[in-house]
Amino acid sequence: MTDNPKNELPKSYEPGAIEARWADEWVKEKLFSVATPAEGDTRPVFTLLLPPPNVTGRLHMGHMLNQTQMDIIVRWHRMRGFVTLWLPGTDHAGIATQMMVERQLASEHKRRTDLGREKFIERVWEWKKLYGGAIQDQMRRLGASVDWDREYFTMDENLSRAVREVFVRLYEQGLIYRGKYIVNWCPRCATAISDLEVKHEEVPGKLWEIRYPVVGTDEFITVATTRPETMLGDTAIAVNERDERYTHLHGKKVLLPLMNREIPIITDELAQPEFGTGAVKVTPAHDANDFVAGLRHNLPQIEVMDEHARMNQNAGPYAGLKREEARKRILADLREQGFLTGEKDYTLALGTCDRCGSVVEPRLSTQWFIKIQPLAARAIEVVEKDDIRFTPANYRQIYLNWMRNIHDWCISRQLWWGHQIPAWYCDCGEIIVAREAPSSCPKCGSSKLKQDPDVLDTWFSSGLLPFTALGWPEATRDLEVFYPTSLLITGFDILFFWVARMIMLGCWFMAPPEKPGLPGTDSDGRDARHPTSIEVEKQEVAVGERASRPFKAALSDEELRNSVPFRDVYIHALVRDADRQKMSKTKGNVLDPIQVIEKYGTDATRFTLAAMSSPGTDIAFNEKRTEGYRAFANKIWNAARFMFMNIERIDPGIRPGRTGVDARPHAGIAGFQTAVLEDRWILSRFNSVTKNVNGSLTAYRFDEAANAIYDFFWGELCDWYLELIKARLLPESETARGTCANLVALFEASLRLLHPVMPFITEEIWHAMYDGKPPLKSLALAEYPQADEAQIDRKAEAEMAILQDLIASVRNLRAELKVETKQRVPVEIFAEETAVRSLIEKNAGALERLANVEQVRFVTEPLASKSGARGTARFDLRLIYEQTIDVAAECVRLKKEMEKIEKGIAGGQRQLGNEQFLAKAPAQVVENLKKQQQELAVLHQKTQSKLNELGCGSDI
RNA sequence: GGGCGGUUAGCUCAGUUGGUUAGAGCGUCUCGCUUACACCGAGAAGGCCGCAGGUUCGAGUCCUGCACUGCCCACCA
Repeated sequence: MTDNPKNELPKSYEPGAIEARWADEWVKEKLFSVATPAEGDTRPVFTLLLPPPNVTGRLHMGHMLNQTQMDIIVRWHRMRGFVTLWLPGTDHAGIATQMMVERQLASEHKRRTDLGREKFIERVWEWKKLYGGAIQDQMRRLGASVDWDREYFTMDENLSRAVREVFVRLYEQGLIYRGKYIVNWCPRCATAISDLEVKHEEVPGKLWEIRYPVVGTDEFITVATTRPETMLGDTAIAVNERDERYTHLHGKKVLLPLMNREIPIITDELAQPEFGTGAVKVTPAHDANDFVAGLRHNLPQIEVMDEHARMNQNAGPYAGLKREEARKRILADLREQGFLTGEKDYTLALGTCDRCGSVVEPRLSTQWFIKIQPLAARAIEVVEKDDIRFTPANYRQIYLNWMRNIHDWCISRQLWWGHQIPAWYCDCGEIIVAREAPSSCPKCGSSKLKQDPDVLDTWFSSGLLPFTALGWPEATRDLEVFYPTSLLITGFDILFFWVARMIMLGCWFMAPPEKPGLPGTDSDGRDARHPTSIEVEKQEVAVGERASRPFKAALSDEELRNSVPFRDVYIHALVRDADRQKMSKTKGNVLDPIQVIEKYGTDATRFTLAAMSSPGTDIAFNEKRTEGYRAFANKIWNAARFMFMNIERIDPGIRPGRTGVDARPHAGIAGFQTAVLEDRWILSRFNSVTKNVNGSLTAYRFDEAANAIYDFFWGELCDWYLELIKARLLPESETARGTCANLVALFEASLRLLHPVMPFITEEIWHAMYDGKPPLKSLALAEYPQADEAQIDRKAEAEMAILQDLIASVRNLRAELKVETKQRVPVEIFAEETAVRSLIEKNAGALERLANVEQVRFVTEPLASKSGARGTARFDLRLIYEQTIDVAAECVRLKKEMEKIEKGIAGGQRQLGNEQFLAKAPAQVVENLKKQQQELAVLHQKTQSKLNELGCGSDI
């Protein structure tokens, strides 16, 4: 399995081939496929649904961040013994996919209508077959440990059946209705889109004032508008009833300029006296507010544009013009005829299509809607009751605010790619909503039925995934075991699109089944913009037939808690480029994760994303960081090489599991020998770090976890521990054997600790440690380290700190005195405390080796500064070396130090002299301060005597 | 119009429930190929923690205001 026997590891780590090999191996071995636990299986379960990428999509940095975080959490759970299911899949992505195929057709100078619906859909399936696998291949390279055996596609037959089931049930519950309303319409895509798919953009525009002649008088009434072209469809002028300027005109009519149509002046709250002239034109067919006002006053709805936003035959002389052109011409004509009386600059929030960027047109059309209030009520309740928790917590409020102001959801799309709406129309006017195609009309018996040509919003089907991907509507064992899922990790950009919908639909369909006889929905769930107008309903759908399936209105706490689609939601940040710019194709600053991976390796890229995942801010992806983490991988690699070299040299028989050290994956580092200070210390550190890493992962603090491991491995294990034990490894002896065994045990445990973040390099080294005959198929199946409090040794850590301090002091002094690197220098040490002295004595070898000194001698008196000595509160030291003391420079240094010390003392004095502080501060804080003050006092005295000794004046 | 976040070393960012001397990586400077690693080692320089008030024995951390910046939401013509 390992290409490189451990004694031939190359000098630097080359991730490419190694990562590719393991990525394949994991998939081939079906390492992450999970069997559904049987009844009676008591293991804890962890379930995570992959936010399904678009089937034709390619991996971007956002995906990689998302998947890295998920994989870390998933591997961590798996290693802790959870039955862990990470469920992958892809989304058919209605508009997005259809657009791509249309673009391809366009290059052949064809349109989808040239092919016809059936051929076009065939074409999309072909496209899917051709390009649909890209993202899965890319995911494998990331090492995403998903269960590929359970992969789904949102248009799979079973998922499509579930979609129809949901639609029919909602319809039967009276929660889906069809009607003619104003919707957001994209003239390029020629389809309705939901509120969420409209992006508002502030752009400079104009506010025009147009005067309409009042019939039978010589008066005019002036209105303000940002969209003069819609005036062709005006069916009224509204003024506010309490606006006295217009009282005398109530009930009169105006003549619509250009069209010469008489329209009434009505009074309505739509007109606000404070704004503009206080009079407003009413165009029910082209504005959402006007639409509602129109219903109130029974106004005609005159559409003047077609589905592509061209003026239609109702637009008289302007018919056939594009809306922009029509606006120009209308303004010109109005001006010429004296109706245009004003033009002001005005900033407007222009709605544009999320997909294609076209300016969205409010358009009157017949669509299907979900009456959302009853679902939203439940979705609010579960979050209020903390049955679903958000991380970071501030998303809870954002979610609730949105959910409390939610509008009915327009779910029909005038597209071909997607789940076709399961409604059939009969010539007799009957509408049949059914799970499968009906053969004849139940009312008139006709067999000439036509299915609704529209498809459902993509988010309708993806909103169901937490339960449909587990087999719903069948009562599967999977549903029983894996639902509710444990966690959802996703970006805030789809918080409303997807997360909110999953919560609504999950809580609706996974709650206990509806019971007959409970109240229906007719009294609640009204939407201001889509009023349940009786007139509209009568013409489209008969009320009585719909509410045949009442739902259970009130749920118990437990029923509610068990209905949620997931328990936790972790919202991650957006990945930006190194200059904090949003990555976009048009800006050309999109970083392709695969390219980054090829450059630095998957592990390094994953580590970068994890280390930068701190909550609250976006991630400015900086390749410099990745470069650094590639170096980290290389460091690990070389530490492993060091270990293997010693194993070979000392005892080729030493392997985990065969060493006397029990380093088998499930044994932890129980056999670790702790006779020597650095062993106790590193063991203590390992346990502290393990504790921190587990804690950080529990809180989804990927950055903390990654940094903790990094600092430990590099800063402590490599920089100190490995250096300290080198001396012990030198002679071939029992000591050397034991030391090597310790190293092996520690290394193995550290690999397990790091594995969720850097799965590839850890897997590679781990297998090499077992000579390709590991006790488990993969490190991914080994046990995750857990901290043992008993092994956290504060005394060892304190002693080690002194030793590190001492070594650093010598190094510092050497650098300052410019002692030749190779030259070993005798050193004199004064340590007042016997404990410190004996600690140094015991570790004199370490000092000599790491600081490159010799002949460590102890003296009984504090060392003179003139001799070039340095000191801390615990020790003085001096290098015996031909040295010229630059008295002036030393004085400057000492004075600077003195300043710091005095500042510290002054601050401490102030505090300790403050009775309030003594009374109110915790005892521990006071105690620490006192201790610190004692040390400062010692330092102060020492430094003062040095200053005196050198005769440093006060004026340096 | 409403809401949310950011502002800490040249750059990118950490900084736990307030605890006295604010950290890391990269970059910079000085040494060094010491038999794991130059993707390395050792050392150093570098911060009025956006501004102004307030609470507190004590504020980078809590409160208020302001400035700059980014984002989300919104049917006022």
